[in-house]
Amino acid sequence: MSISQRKVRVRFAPSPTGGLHLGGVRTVLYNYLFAKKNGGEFILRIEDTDQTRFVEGAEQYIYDCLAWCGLEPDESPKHGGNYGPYRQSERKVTYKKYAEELISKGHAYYAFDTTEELEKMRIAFKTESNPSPQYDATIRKSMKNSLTLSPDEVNNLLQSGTPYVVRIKMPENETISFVDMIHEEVSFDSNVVDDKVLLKADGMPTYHLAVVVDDYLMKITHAFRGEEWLSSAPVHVLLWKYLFGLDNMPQWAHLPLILGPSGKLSKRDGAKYGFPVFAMNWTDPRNNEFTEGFKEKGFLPEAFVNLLAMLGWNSGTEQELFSLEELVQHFSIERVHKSGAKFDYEKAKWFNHEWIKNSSADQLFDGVKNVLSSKGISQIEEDYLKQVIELVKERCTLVSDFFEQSAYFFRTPESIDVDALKPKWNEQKRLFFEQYCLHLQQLNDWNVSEIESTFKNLATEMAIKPGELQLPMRIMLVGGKFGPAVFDIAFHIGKENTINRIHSAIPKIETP
RNA sequence: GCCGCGUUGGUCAAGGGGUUAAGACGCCUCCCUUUCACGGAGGAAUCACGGGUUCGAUUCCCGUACGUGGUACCA
Repeated sequence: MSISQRKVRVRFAPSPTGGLHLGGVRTVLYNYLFAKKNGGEFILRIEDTDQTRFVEGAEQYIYDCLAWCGLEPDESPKHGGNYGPYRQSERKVTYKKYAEELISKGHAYYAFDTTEELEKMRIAFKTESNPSPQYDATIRKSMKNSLTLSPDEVNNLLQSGTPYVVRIKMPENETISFVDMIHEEVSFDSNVVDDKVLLKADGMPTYHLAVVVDDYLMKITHAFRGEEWLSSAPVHVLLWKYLFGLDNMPQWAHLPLILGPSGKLSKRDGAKYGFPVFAMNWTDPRNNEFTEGFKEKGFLPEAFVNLLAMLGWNSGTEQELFSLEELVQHFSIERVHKSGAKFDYEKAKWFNHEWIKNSSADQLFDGVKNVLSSKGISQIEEDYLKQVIELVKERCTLVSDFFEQSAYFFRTPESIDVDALKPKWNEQKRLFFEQYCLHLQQLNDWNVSEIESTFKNLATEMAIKPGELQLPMRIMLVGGKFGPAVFDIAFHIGKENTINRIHSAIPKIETP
């Protein structure tokens, strides 16, 4: 069956070496969207072939991030599936078999050069016009490999357990081209790509061999990856040609890079400009270096996914707010851009703000509750919190903003902005508030309109403009110049709190 | 250095041989609101440069510049 008729299968193939950054999550997203849009399957494969870079906990972290984003794979080491194992370290023998097949077909060879010898070569051949000499068609002739050594010598070395790698034998004077779903036709001159190592001395494959073999074995139909891979695509295309046939090669899509404010997106940039680059908090177990995540910063997963989707893709309409379901519906790889996009934290926050505003108190409840309890506000009544969320959500850009925007609903402000009050404060106003408290005390029915009309009537009676009294009252109740309508606040915090806060504020205003 | 990829306001971007070159974020002004937000109305700001092709190029072609990726027994 030709590849275009097969069921769509895509894969995200990270190496578990650290935090999952923006670009990684977006690659997952586009994979996921493409798979769901086409009724296909989304596979997570762990590319852990570099044992020196193994990081404890990194694999679990990837599952956690995907789960948070709502991008669950159909198959993975954790989720299982019919094409396992899904961890490349567990597929070692398979790769070796294909490496040998390549050698027997004359497309690869054994190389016995030591690291030191390679280094020597690079120094020896280094010139001003060629600062980084490659192990290529000319240089391989002067190296220690099965192309230069006699079959006997090679056998002896192999028999005696001499460490070796397998390298691809790049053809000379060929143009290697393929059609990328995003970049259209891309071509390379085979003379400028080197004899990449396919199988390392420890018996593990390099990425180049592993992707091709696994994509074939796992029946991948479309391969999405970051554009940083475009340069090595000719190696992969050749491997497909030599091993499984170009007809079976998945369609490639090299996704544009996500850049930081000063070019390449880095953790450093994140720290410098105050925004996260990882999906979730990540602490590197090797050095305890901590990097903040979008989740903990206060982003809603829906917003995170939404903003990532729009970085390099758009629907062609003016719609910017999309749920995951809507993205699945509207996504098309044809509308993915060719060029990289700079990540703009301001816009990211706007997406989050929009999602918070559009979410119900029920949806926001758990997140807000966590934020508050982490700040010492627990023992919250569910209905009360929900009412508060409704009242303040349009003022919150991040979920973490709910703390400062709503803390005063749960406890008396620790300090109040007396400086904003002092200049216009006078005897008459103090009298007003004392009277007002007395009136409030008498109120039988504690509701917004009673609280408000009592306030206004008394103000009129005392010939003070109500407006001049509202700000002081707000500051007494809230602590600062923010928050929803004052009388709503008074209503929610209750009669006793309202009166107490007013009473305790007056002396503070009057202390010089 | 070499190779690949790219280039519409500060950012994300629509568009594409003839347009007043959408929209969003951010910024500014005003309205609403005697708080902060939300909301509403406006405003400033763009086709990297140079050559072609064409009656006409932001759009097509070629260069240049710039950016970005690769140039590892890392992915």
